[in-house]
Amino acid sequence: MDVNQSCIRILADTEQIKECRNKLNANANAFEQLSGLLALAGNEVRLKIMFLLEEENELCPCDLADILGMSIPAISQHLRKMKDGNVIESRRAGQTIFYSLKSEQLQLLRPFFKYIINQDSKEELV
Amino acid sequence: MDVNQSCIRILADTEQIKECRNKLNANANAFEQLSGLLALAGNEVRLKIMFLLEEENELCPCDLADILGMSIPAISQHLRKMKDGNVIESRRAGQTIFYSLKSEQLQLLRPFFKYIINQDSKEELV
DNA sequence: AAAACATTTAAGCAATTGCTTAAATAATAA
DNA sequence: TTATTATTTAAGCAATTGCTTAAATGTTTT
Repeated sequence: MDVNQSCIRILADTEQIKECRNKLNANANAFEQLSGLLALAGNEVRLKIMFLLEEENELCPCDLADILGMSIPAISQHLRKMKDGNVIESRRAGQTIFYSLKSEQLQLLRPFFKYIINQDSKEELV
Repeated sequence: MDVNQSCIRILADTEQIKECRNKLNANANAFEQLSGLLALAGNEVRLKIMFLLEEENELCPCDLADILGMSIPAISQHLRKMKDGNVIESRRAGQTIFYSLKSEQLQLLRPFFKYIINQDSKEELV
């Protein structure tokens, strides 16, 4: 970052800026964790998968591929990201693997599902 | 997508799959809108900017660059994305431009800010 | 009008993302 | 044990992201 192209701002409130920096530092871990989760949910395919898992309790990669009209490897790779991000977990039943949402993240995810359902009923009125 | 490598699944619940497809179709707009917003918030820098705007009401690109230790063009580009995404708005005061959160999206964003603050107090106990 | 300041825009580029296809694992059935 | 089914992994690639630097646009001050 080139200091020469920074603004000088006689009006800058240096105290405010210091406080803001402190707030960010105090919550550094939260920002990292939360932005990670939101980045996962920020992909439309993954958001749909999360929604479907909430609705159906558990689904296998095969069903998800079928529902979403996508290839199985594509789905599998999304599932792995969500598993790595601690959003979902899996259980094996024969050769089928069922994925479900982890309860840990549900508190943050529920408002999304609510929004999706509400948004729908709003549009019906238009 | 190659049909040959799809699974056959005698166990597949075709009725369930149909219903799932319907649910996705009924909420197609919501998924697109919401995933767009979450993709914006899924970037750590932008999440911090949103948090700061909530806390301080409004800030200029110059302050944000200072607080976050980033270049002004980098901040400006993030702000533009958020403005395009209808997350923030701006007002001009002389040559300074102040950005603030749009109230529209606050309902969805507030749980994030709550999470950030709560997460912090949790860590203090460890 | 010219200089200074705040911001935006544009071009360039390394890193990441999300798919594809093909091959590898793993479990069941013949 | 061989074939079939379900899933994962790996390699490759086009598209996107997020920064950098340099130039352009607006606004204020002199």
